[in-house]
This record gives sequence, C-alpha cells and structure tokens, in this order.
Amino acid sequence: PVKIMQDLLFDFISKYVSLTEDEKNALLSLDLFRSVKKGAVLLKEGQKSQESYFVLKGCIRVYYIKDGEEKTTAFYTEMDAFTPHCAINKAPSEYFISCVEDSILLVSTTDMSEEVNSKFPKFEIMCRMLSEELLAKQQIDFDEFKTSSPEQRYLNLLQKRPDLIQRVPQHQLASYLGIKPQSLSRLRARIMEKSKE
Amino acid sequence: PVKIMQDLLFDFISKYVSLTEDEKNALLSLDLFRSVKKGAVLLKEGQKSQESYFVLKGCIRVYYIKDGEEKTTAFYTEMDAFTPHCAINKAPSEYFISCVEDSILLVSTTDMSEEVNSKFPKFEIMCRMLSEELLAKQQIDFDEFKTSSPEQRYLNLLQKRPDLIQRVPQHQLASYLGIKPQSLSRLRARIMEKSKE
DNA sequence: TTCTTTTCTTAACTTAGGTGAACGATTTCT
DNA sequence: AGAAATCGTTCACCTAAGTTAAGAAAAGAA
Repeated sequence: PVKIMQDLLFDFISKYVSLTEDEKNALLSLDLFRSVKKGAVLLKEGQKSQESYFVLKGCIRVYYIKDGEEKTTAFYTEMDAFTPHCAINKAPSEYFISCVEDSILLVSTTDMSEEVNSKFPKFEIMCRMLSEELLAKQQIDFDEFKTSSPEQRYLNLLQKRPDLIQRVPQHQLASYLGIKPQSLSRLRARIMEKSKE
Repeated sequence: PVKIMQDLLFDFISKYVSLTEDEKNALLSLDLFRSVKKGAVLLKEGQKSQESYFVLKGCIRVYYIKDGEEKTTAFYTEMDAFTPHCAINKAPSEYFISCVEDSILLVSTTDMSEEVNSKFPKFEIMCRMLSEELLAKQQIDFDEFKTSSPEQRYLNLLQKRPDLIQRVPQHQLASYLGIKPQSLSRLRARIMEKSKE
C-alpha cells in the first residue's frame, strides 16, 4: 500500500521533471506521507501553518465560517495539490481545512520545500510549473463560475467531477456552488422534471 | 518616462529577489516594454499565444464571448502580472484580452522566460514565488466571490479596487460582478437609497 | 438497538437578479 | 457639426434563489 502511494507520487512528478534514484530517495527520506481520518481538521481559522498538501487518496475540503455558517469553497481530491494562503503570506488562516473521507496525504512544510528546492533546482522548476498551471486552471474555473448560473454550475460539475456529487454531502456541495442547500434540492428536482419530458 | 517604467519594474522585482546590475541590464536588453492604445486587442479567442503580461501603467481586460455577449472576468492594472492559459497549455485561447486604456505593458514570451530562467536561477525562484502568491490570492478572491451576493461583491470592490469603478465601463463591471448591467444600476440605486436614511 | 443529531427535501412566501423595452446621455465616426 | 452607435438608467414583468419552518431519512453515539 505504501509502495502504491509512492508510485502515484512519482508518476505525478514525472509529468514535470524526471528524477534520479538519489532524488527519489531524498524525497522519501523526508517521511511526507500522512494518514488522516474522516472529519479530522487539518487547519483552523486563526491558526498559522507552514504545511502544503498533496492528496494521494481521499478528499479534503476548505471552508469558512461566516455568520455562524459553513461556506465550503474548495474540494481537493486524488492528485490535487494545495498550499493554504497562510503558509505563503505567514498570516493567520481565514479558513478551515478538514477531511471529507479517510485520506492519505503528502504533507510538506515551507522549510522542507525550501531546503529541497535549494538542493535540487529541478524541484524549484517543478514547483514553478505546477503553480503556474494551477493558477491558469483556477482562472478558468473562476471564469466559468462567474459566467454561469447556479444550475449551469451544477450541470458543469456533473460533467467535470461527477465523483464529488457522490462522495460529498449535499449542503457542502451547495455552498461550493454558491447557493443554499434548499436551492440545490429544488434545482435538482427542476432538472429531473425537465429530463422527464 | 522610460526610466520611470524601468524603476517600477525593478522596484517590483526587488520584493522577491535582488538583482545585480548585470542582471538588470540583461533584462533591459530584452526590449520588453510595449505601448498599447485603448481598445487594442492583445489576444483573440482561438488564437495561440506565448505572451505573458505585466501592467506598468493602464488596464487590460479579459473577456469571453458567450451567446454573442461579452463576459468580462478580469481586470489587470498597475503592477499586476498575467499569463494567459493558452501560453501555458499551448491550446487555443478561450478568451479575448483587450486594452481598457492606453497602457504600458511588459510583454515576455515563453521562450524568453525559459531562457532567462535557465540563465539566472534567481528568476526561476521569483517566478515560483510570484505564481504561488498569485495562486493563493486568487483563491481568496474566488472564495469571496462564492460566498457573497452581488451587492456584497460590489461593496467589496468599492473597498478593494475603488479605481476600477471609475476607470471601467459599467457594463463591463457588471459582468465582472457576475450580473447584468441593469442589475448593477438597480443595485447601486438601492445602496444610495439605504445610505440616505 | 434506541436515542440523538445531522442531513435532505418540500412547501409557502419574500427578495433580488434576469429580461425586454424605452429614453436620454455619451462617445465615436465621418 | 451631425449622424450613428454605444452606454447608463429606469420600468414592468418574470424567474430563480433566499428564508423560515416542518417533517422524513440517514448517520452517529450511547
């Protein structure tokens, strides 16, 4: 099982740079793998953290608590990378991160990344490529969100991440789509009606 | 005037890395500065482009044409950096980029960046820092958008980028806020009413 | 299991954004 | 300057999301 996770990681990395055995071993020696139970909170509002995450298995979720309500803004699943804002600007976090399912994550700290990056310029290059890619991808997601209605967003999600709709509670999905749970229920009923005709 | 723009650039860079005179000269020798007239289109849907932009003065705008309608999704102003999606994944662009005002931009191509990055590892580091920072910042913006109503978004914009409301046409602002121009008018009138009380 | 809590759905009502149209005010073009 | 196009606002009407509340279903805890 550990071996499988390592392979997932190296397969992912190989899309950006090719590693020597030495480099692979250096990575593994850092002991980055972490198992997390469903419901566990990885980061709380107000906390400072240095950690970045890479999801090997499972699903983590980002949410705010605004007016006493949870507002879910992101889900990260298999092969998604995520560095919280607070790890970059060293300010207290504005949001929470928790585990939607039992998960296996790769967790690295800012210090570790810096050390590895200065030792192996390859990693620096990979990190740049990865964050440029994520930035551009996120721009597209943001654009789609802005230019769509909640119903279109739901249908779009159904296309692009059908798994999410199965594995995530509806009320979390609703706020992810920018609406209330009741509206999501209604919207789904509306779509069912239409497709019946 | 050219000198001022160069200083703006070097001041910006100095927030990430410190450059030697040699490195500064290497940058300047690339002839990156470009003046662009209001209304000029920098990128069209369907086009491939290798260019990245950095706004020294003025304002550029990203918009889609969906169902024959312009949908504005981003404005970049002084000291904002922007690499279009199509320059990263080498696919045809899904959107347009045009100039809102007469502007002075710094334009670099993927080839140039790669050359400079491999010659000066410092630039690689700066690019990584910059895109990590932009990624995190954009996540926060996206989160705010998702968790707010159009009215809240407008008030929020009024706080964070008051200049935009002055320098950009209302109908472009409206779609940037995810609504129609008529709704923006109404919403502003509503806010005026409230503040009168 | 039973009890409790959380989650999901439905309904009736309110609110705010979408739509289509009209009109004046700007801007742009010639 | 004058004509044409674009832009901003307002109105009336439509539609969909927010709100409040209630009840059923599912998940968790004792």
